[in-house]
Amino acid sequence: MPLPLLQSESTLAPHIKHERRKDARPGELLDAALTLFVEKGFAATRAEEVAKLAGVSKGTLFLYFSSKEELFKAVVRENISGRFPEWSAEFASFQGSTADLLRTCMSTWWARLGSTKASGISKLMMSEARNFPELAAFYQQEVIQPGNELIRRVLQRGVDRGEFRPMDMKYGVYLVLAPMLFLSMWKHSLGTCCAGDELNPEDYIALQVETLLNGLSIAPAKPLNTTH
Amino acid sequence: MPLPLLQSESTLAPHIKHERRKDARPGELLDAALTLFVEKGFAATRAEEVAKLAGVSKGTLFLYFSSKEELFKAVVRENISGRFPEWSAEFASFQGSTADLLRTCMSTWWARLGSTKASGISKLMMSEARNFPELAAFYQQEVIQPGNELIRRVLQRGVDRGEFRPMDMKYGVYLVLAPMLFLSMWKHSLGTCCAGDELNPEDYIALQVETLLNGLSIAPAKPLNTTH
Amino acid sequence: MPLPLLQSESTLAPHIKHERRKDARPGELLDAALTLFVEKGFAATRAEEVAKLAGVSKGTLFLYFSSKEELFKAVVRENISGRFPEWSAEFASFQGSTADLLRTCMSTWWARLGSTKASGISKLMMSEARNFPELAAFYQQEVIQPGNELIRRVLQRGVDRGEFRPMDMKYGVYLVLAPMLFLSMWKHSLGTCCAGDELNPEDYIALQVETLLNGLSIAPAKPLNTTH
Amino acid sequence: MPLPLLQSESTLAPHIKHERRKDARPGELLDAALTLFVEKGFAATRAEEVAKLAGVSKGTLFLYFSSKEELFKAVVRENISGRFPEWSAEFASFQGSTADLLRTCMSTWWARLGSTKASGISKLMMSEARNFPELAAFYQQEVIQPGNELIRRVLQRGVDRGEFRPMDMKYGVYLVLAPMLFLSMWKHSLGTCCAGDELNPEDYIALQVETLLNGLSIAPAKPLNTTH
DNA sequence: CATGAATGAGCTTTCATTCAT
DNA sequence: GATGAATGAAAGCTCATTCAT
Repeated sequence: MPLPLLQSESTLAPHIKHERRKDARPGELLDAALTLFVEKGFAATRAEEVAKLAGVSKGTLFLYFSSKEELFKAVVRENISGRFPEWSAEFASFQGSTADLLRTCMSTWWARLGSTKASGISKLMMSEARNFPELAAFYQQEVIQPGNELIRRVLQRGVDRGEFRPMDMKYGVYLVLAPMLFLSMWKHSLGTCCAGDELNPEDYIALQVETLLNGLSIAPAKPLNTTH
Repeated sequence: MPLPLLQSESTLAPHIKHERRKDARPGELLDAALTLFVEKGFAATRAEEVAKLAGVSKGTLFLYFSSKEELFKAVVRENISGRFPEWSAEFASFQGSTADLLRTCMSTWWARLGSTKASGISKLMMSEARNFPELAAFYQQEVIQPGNELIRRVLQRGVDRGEFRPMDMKYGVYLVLAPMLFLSMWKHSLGTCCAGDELNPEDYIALQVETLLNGLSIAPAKPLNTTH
Repeated sequence: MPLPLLQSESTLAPHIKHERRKDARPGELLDAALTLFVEKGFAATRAEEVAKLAGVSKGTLFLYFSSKEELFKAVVRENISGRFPEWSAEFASFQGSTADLLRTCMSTWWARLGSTKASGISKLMMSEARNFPELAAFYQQEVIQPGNELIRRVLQRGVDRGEFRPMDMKYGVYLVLAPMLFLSMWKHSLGTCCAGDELNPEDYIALQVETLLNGLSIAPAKPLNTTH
Repeated sequence: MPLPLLQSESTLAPHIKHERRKDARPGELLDAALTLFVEKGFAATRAEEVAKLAGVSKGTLFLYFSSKEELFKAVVRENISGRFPEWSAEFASFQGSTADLLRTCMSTWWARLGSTKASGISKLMMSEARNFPELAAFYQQEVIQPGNELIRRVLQRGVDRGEFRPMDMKYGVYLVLAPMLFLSMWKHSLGTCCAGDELNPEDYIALQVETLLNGLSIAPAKPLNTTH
């Protein structure tokens, strides 16, 4: 083992090189883990499979992550990312009607998240939250709260501009969230087994969003009858 | 702890060990299984734990259910699919407007399923379907298909009576299903960890159902603007 | 239920009736056990199956036999029977050539033992002897020794009458025994699985016995060549 | 206990626990398995015992053999079927009389198989075939058929060269097989318990083979009398 | 750093045996 | 005597984790 050039190393970036390798490996492992966790679930994914898909040996995985659970945590942390600011900006500068903004929201979500591997993370979190309360709290803070805030702002815009009827925002956000998250879950669970009845996501979203927009629109001419 | 009346004790309970209660056993085991499956998931629940919670030994469980999967199926039948006929009849004989029928649907669902332990089963299936394809197929056939059919009939009633706008029923059922299932999932996963932001189910359902009814109602006076 | 005639009962045999039941049960159990042990082997036969075939409950079996092993021992003891004296007499009074006596021996064995369930006992003993040394010793004494003696006498007759060549009787008996026992084993083990190549017992025995008789006959015209 | 030479010790055996001996493992496991299977039977031998006797843990056994049945198959291949080609070649190049070839066959069989632990495998199969049909099928294909073929060729050689009388080969092979297999069975079952009457295998084989050769030899001067 | 042989706790399921009735 | 519900010790196999190399 050659002596390292201590000076240059400590001068330029004492850890860049080593860190890169140290950081690259985990990245490959995290990718592999995300893929397999989403595909087969946490419990059914064997550590060895993850290692193999990442092109390393079983031992190496445990060199970077002290346990399968820690790997899971890292996968979630890695993938919740910072896309919210970008979307927030897009939505803030949107010029059209709020109905169109909401349509854009939903289709953008599908295009950029829902249809990708990353949508599996929601499913993963829903499935495992109870066994990883610490992670659940983390997810709540890093993903759910900012996500809810984003939706809240869109709905508020509609209300403020007289396009949408007023509503309790605490529950309003779920009008948007529930259909999307349900789709994510479905896609990654029962939707994979029950062939024959296949759900077309675009059609699903289209009906959900149009019904929602209709439902949010201010007073229809003739309200639905109530028997009582 | 009150002192036991020794005499009555020896009269009532001389059968401490080999307590012959064949008829009660399955019910006790199903209760225990439901509780633990919902709490910890299917795979993570050990057969022995179920037996212990039911107050019997491991072997006894297998005396009544030939495998853990059969136990699960029995739990599903007991708690969900067994009730469809009753609901179906209730809905069929409903006299009021379809809007009210849908309101009844949702609140009945919440009262009889959603608010009980049994709502954990949906979460369970979503979480584990992929690892237990046979269970998934069973659930699809025993719960999802009949459940969808029930909803489809309600919506069709509204359409047929000119109360709801026409729609593609394949996707229409998800307008009802998604909010309910999302609530089930949430309650049993992330909802358990993130105290503080507690969701009131009745309020959640109220907003969902009213928005949905509004969304389904025939042509509002002034449609939402579309920019394009 | 008619009142029994107490007097005659207590007079004739105070215990005959009760004993008969007590004795009949074990007999039915032993029959059932023999059948199943022969058919499926000792280990693979479940105590409950034996009880069921005997028409009693599981508990009853253990009322008469303290364990499955004891049941096995009883089965063997029950079935070794005392047929040897009868055969011994038949052979002693045989009038023809010893070759014919031997032919009779073998075909009689096949007709009365080999082709019946009882041949399974040899297989059972061979299979389990090592696990039941006590039983093996018993079998050795009650079955093997008398059986060998029977065969020995037949062969000795042939030698004494100048029909068979002289031989060491200790090993001679196996010339007769080996083909028969091999057939028993085969029939109850590999012979049951490997269809296609089915062995016809009569043909098998015919060739064995004729070859043996030829082999035992005194000096053939031209001895087989020996190279050395 | 002699004082260890500390130096050499630290040189030779620093690898006490995680001894990396991948190549040696299967052989050690096969040896242990053969020993225990023969001693206690297939079903009664626990995987853990085999591992223990081989000096490894339970898990390690399954690292090399995917199941207990596969382990058994490997034992059979290692000890029996793997040797047929060698024997086949030896027999094919044999130069002497077929009588001598048969004598060689039998004594070779005894020397290389019959007298070794491996002869227990035949007994094993006879005892357990019915409970493990898959193993039985494997054994039939891997051992019985090639073995029979080997014997058939030897006998056919004798017939073709005018040394042996013609016979139905289907049954002829059992003239050779039965004595050998009976000896194997005996040795590993009743033969282990009934001391006193000990069978000398060489003498047993000698009488069997000479009688057989005499029996197979072409027409003796004076055939055995038949009374009818 | 990386490897992969080795470990052993853990899981479902079976079944001989017990014992209250 | 007879029953059958209940038991719990096994046993085969898996897989996260360790650690000598």
